[in-house]
Amino acid sequence: MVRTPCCDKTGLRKGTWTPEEDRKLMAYVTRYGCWNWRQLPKFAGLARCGKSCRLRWMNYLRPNIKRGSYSKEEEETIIRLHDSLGNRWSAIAAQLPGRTDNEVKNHWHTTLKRRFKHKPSAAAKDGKDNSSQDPKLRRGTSREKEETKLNDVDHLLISSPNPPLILESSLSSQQPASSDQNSSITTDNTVVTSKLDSGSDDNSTTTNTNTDIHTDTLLEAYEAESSNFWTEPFFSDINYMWSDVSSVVPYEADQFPLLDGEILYPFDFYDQLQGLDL
DNA sequence: AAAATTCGCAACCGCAGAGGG
DNA sequence: GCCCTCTGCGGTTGCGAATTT
Repeated sequence: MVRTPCCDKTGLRKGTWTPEEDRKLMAYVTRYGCWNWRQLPKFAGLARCGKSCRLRWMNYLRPNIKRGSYSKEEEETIIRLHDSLGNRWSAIAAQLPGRTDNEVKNHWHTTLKRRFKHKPSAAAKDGKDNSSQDPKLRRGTSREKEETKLNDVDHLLISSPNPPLILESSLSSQQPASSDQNSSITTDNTVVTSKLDSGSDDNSTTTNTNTDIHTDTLLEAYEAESSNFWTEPFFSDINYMWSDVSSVVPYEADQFPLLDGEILYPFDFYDQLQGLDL
């Protein structure tokens, strides 16, 4: 089997992402979700491979990413889980709301590992430290992965220190079934939104599905307005996008990424989009 | 103050699994 | 069952910042 190269060697950018690229990626994913990472950069106007876009979104741009130093509790969790799971970073990160596997992995290698160098982990002792095993044995089973996902959701809904969450399907899931490029809807499509009911500490949690009425209404209205909805995403409809969607997706300030060292609110983001030469 | 070294993190790479045709 | 595509994961690398010499 010949594996399709993940990057076309001609003309695709590599290396550090620019604020401009971040803006484009965030605009597109927020609007359409990640219906197909490989195709996404083309539509989003990015000279990146899909894999790179996915990584950037997952590790940096996604809402609810927690950045900054680790708390004692988080470090203890990492150590404890690494002890039992070994280098299964995604599983470990799933237990740390807001932390990514990459971040956890980096923190382990740069800080925690040397702190605990002298004592081998239980996982290593009983063979669970699969980093040193046959790559085929490294991954968890489907069942384990499913459990991990469930745990992840549990944490979003229950254990998060700031859990006023509505899990609201992004618009991507509404993409036409007729397109065979749209088959791979992933859990990443979920846009985690938070009620800006700042006056209340009692943040009731609701999970909306793809049939979310508000989203449907939005889309119907939008599709009626733009006949090029699916083929010319993002270019023609910025006003619609934020005037309606920003009211539905009111990110908490600390859930939005930093841009040029400053928090980028949806409204600022919209302003910046207006200035883009797309 | 400049050079060398270390550190932390973002990003890349290659592989495996899942799923569709 | 095979082929192919896509996603997700873990290991690794490279670069810029911070620290030391």
